[in-house]
Amino acid sequence: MMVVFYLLNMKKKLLEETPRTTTKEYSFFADVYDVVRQVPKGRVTSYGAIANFLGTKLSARMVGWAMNAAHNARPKVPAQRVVNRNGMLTGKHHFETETKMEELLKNDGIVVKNDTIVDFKIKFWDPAKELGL
DNA sequence: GCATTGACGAAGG
DNA sequence: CCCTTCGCCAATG
Repeated sequence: MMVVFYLLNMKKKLLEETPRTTTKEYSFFADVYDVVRQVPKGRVTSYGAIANFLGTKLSARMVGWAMNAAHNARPKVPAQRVVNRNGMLTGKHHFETETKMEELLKNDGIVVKNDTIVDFKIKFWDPAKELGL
């Protein structure tokens, strides 16, 4: 009984760590993580920009969903560098604490005011532009 | 199976 | 400007 319980938990954990779409052979999640890991310290990008870069321009929501599972991804994903198109920290509630995301950004050298990134346009890092198409 | 739900974003009023 | 609607699609009940 204990063994079964243990194995079920293990399977669940593995699935969380390596999420993948059911309809496509590649992992959309993994692609998202790879892009986010390219974001330089001190710069930020948006869900839509990542979606656009991956070719699924209209599926920014899926990027957000991917970030939801990013906690278990390795190597680590700097999730704090992904904000919405207006530079707002809409995902802050999904971090360990209410202020964690802002603290991480501050550590990156980014100024946050009213849950919004100061000079967002200057800090913005577009994968399609920086990594090429 | 079907309806609902999002860490989104564009478009229209 | 602010608000609503809609497209998007995996996950969940």
